[in-house]
Amino acid sequence: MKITPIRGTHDFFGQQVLKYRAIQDLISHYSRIYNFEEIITPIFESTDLFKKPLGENSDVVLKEMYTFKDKNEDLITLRPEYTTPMIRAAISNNLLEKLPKKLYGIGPMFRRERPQKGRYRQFNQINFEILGTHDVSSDIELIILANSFLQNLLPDKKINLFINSLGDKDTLSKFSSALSKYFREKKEKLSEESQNKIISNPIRILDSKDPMDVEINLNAPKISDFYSNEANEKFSNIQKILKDMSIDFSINKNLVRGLDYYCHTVFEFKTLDLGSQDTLIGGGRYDGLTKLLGGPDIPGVGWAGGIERLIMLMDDIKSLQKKIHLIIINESFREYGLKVANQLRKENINIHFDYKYNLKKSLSYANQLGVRYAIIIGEEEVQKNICTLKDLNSNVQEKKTIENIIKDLS
RNA sequence: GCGAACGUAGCUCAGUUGGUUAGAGCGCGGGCUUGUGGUGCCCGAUGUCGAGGGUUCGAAUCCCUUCGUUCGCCCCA
Repeated sequence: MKITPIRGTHDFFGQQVLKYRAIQDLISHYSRIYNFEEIITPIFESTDLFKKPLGENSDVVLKEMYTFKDKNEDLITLRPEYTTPMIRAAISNNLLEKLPKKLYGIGPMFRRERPQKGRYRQFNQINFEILGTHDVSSDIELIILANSFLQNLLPDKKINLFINSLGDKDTLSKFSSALSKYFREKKEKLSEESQNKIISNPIRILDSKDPMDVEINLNAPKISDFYSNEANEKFSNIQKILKDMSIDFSINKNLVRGLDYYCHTVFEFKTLDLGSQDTLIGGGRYDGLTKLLGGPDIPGVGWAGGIERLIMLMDDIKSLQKKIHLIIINESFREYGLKVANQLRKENINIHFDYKYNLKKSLSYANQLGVRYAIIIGEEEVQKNICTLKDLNSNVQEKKTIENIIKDLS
């Protein structure tokens, strides 16, 4: 029998769970103050849902999807990203009547890649999406939301924001053919990977790390030369407002992102602390996507954040809750001890009832757990209907009635 | 999917040119102390040397395969 988890998957326990919950809490806080509504969708969907939107030639579709045949021969895929399923759900449930629609979701995604630090086959993502507006305020609000969330969660970490604009669909197709033409002339000098992309996906050559490619990219056509007036205005608006709001960013004109549906604004928040899997949050605008999925022709913008990567950057969480270790000196006082525990729990006090009935071992155990207080119950306590309350930090202990203990601790 | 490194006790790691019964520290269990923990002292157990196969009189050590982790590429969160 296989007793290890599947490659690229992990169990969460201890600190990881505390951190995961802390992220969830913070996300739910931001969703409230930015007025986003949560949506929970199935983790598998029809394979067709992903193929077109992500791009038939994108790596995600080509080699990273977990796809299998259902018993009735339908092709099913474990969701590799959340934007597409969220929009599908919005369309399926007629949620796009009143616009804009602001949705967020948290949950597992699946991609069959080679596992690495910060890259797993099942990983958890946070997604925020705004459907139904072209207004740059929505792009900016999402960037500010991501920025505040990261600063709140990771105040001591250096995180860089990169932005770019891909222009509108027209920009993109003109730019794409200009790039193809340029790269065809330099074909021999390009890396093998990049040569394969000249026709299928020339834009992706721009973010190659190969030194020769980087050099060739220096003189490649610039996307900004292909912006429409509208796209240009949008992009400079965003930059101006981010500057006015003192949000640091840099423009990275090679930032193109891997999923086909992006246009106009794209952005990434990156860290220097995770090696090569350094994107914490990535997103952008996807104006044609909802229509492509069979919904109304409305624009959209959103981002996704990787929870595992955030967890790796977080400091350990210390519990602030007052805990009491309840120790019964021997089993004959069990009944009294359980009654005391019950009374204290009614006051919402966290009681760890110790089953060892051995004072020394129990105190040692309490100490290891880092518990502050212990209640000790033996013959004298039972006879006088009291408890001994011991502060394990100060080593001070006192005999008290249960009522006084409740007063002391609340 | 490609390239590379690594895998020894719960954890961090030693382990010589292949040699007999595989080690240390931390942690764990017991005792010094039968109603008092953290420090100290004494004692004890750590184990499929990732797994499988091969070479050899003999393998943790050499070879092959495989699984896993890490790093880079790729990709992305």
